[in-house]
Amino acid sequence: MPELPEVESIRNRLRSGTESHPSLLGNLFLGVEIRWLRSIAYPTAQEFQSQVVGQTILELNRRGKYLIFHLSDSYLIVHLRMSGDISVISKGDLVRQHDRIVFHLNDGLRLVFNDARKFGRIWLVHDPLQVTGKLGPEPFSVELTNEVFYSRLTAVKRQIKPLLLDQTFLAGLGNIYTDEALHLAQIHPLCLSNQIDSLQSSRLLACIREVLEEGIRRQGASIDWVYRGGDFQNYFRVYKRTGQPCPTCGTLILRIMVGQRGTHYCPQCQKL
DNA sequence: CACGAGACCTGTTCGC
DNA sequence: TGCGAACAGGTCTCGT
Repeated sequence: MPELPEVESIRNRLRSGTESHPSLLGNLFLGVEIRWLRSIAYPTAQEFQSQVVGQTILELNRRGKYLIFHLSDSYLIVHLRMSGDISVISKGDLVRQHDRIVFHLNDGLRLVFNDARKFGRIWLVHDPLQVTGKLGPEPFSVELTNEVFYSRLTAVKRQIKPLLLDQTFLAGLGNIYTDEALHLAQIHPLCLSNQIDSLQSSRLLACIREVLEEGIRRQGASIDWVYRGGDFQNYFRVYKRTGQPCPTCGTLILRIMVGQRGTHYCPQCQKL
């Protein structure tokens, strides 16, 4: 499910609180129910359970698509993969079918990791780099200048779409925002990275930032039964719009497979 | 090195 | 209506 904007929206919600629950900052873990063993990536379920209990949530951060809970003695790191979601429920609420991990907090609150497809993973580590160490730059990092981005693009010879999906190249883009950014930048998804000139490269970086910002502003995209809350799905230019007119030129949007991912683009605006 | 296929999983939608 | 195939926001590993 979630790409950078959805994870950022979840982080903001948990950190600031909503009308139905307070901020999680300062809250304490009283217990953990592990309903699906493999959701815990590290350490063992037993160690995870005993180590997390008694710790306080000091801060909530995001790195790429990872949600990072800074606890009093370690870091709880969550990756939602395809169908994961994490939310707070209160006393009367029942545990649902796909709730995999249930954290019991103060005041009868529970923090629930729900994941229909069971791809999501949770780590408890002392050094977050153990999990996020191989990630590429954050898209909004000031260190990521046009020059740096261009040199990273041209350092390899890869199809641009799979390259943008590669989290060691750039952290946070997924299938939706990649298709949207390439359309905005007018670059064909199969274009080779070393054939992009420095002008196109700068435009691409600006477009990536623009679609991510719009996604965050709209609190992410809600599709199917998975993530809820955002409305960016109503503003897609190409994603899941096969056969519908391109918002720029009216040409019908095509769908092809690129690196085994459904890929949507405008054959008029995005020429190879 | 770059790419494709398969695995990990369950649920929904599509096509006949 | 029914049923199997295709497809889904992600990432890892293996073979070529």
